[in-house]
Amino acid sequence: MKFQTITGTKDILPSESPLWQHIEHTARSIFKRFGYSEIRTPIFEDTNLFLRGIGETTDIVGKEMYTFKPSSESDESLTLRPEMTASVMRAYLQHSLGAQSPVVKVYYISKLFRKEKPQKGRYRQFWQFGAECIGSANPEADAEIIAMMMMIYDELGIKSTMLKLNSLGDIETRKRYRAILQDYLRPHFDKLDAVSKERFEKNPLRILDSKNPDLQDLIANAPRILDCLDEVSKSHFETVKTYLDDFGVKYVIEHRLVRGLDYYSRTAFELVSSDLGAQDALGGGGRYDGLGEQLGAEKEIPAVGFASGIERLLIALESAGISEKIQPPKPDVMLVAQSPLARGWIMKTAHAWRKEGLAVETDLLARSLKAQMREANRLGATFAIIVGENELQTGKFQLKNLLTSEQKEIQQENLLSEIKNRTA
RNA sequence: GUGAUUGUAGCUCAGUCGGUUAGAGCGCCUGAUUGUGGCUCAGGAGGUCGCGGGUUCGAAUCCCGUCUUUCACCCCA
Repeated sequence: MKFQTITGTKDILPSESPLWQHIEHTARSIFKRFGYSEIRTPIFEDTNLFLRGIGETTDIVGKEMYTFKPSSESDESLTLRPEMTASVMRAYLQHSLGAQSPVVKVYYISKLFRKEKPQKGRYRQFWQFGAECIGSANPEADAEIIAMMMMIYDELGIKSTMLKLNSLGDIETRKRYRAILQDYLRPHFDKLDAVSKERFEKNPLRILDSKNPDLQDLIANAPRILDCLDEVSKSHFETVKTYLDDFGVKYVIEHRLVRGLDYYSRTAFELVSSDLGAQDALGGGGRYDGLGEQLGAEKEIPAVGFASGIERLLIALESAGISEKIQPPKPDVMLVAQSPLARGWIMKTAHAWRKEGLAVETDLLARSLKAQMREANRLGATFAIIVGENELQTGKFQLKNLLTSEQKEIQQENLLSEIKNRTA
């Protein structure tokens, strides 16, 4: 075979798309209930948007972006989006969405690009759905975003998950905590692995994220950021937790949860699943009050959001045994032609009935009657009608219900309404 | 990027110590008397054994390279 998909990318085949549509439909339904509207942004942006937005210390920006020049002599640098939050904030600022309503609530279902080595639940082109609530600094917004995310998983039937929750405080808290953490780690510096040593100066909070078993004791005994929170962040966090309790959303406090992206502040959360292997995050998010200013806004723009990986959700649905329950759509009726004259009739009739909203199948290969019946069965059609000279002359048709094998005679003018009634 | 791992029919997989026409199940197609699907039975189509090179009288099988798959590190959804 000559051509194939590029490493780390996948086709979503006709047999899989019903499940994707089910996920998208469920997510959209819940976004709608929470008053979120869809936003669609371009698939590539100015590279600087991500440099400024995501933060240059992250690996996403450092080595995982698909960056290109639109032409060889151009100075412009473009990048296939590796995440959505920066794009959404860019759109918010560009179109002054905040001037039209004080709180802007948007969601997206879109594909993203990261040049990582593919692995379970990790692809180079992948899909996320997510939402951003821009304009409110209040804990109600945090709680609602989290609850909305959880409702989607809940309604899809995903059970074996754990919601991790933490607060990173405001910028001052993070600065203070950074110093405290460095003081704590400094005497143990020699014990750190190479990656952690590098992070020690660049981004010491990320050391808490390390999976290195030798570091686990050290990390477990590290000072906790929750103990360093400023008063406002502390009460903000308490209120978020209270709302989650009220909503019946279960969570665990995870002191080590710091999240990779630089723009997070205060609330941080992550939903993990044991079905996923090493890439165990189904979704995550948090508050990012500083992002707007980083992208050039004149004042702080409070915002909170989440993102969920759809390929990972698929893995979870698979192991929960839910994916197999999602069936492709089935035809209402298969029109079976017995002669060339009948073929003409079923083509015209199929077209007319499709206009009326029915899903009508016909055989495009002019195959035998037996083959056409087999096809009707294979497709899972509810009804089949065999059309031959008799029917065309008498106007009386045998309507066969393939689910029950019952067959009954119907006058031509009553066929459509009969099928509509019985398939509605 | 580092380290492992995989590749045989549309799918899931057998294939002995290197040996002659590479198999199975599922799926697909056709048929089992004249106008009826599902079950059953019979038959059929479908493979450059990932690709390129090497060793050998002979390679799906051994060696090298390459691409790909999967997994872990890393990173993250």
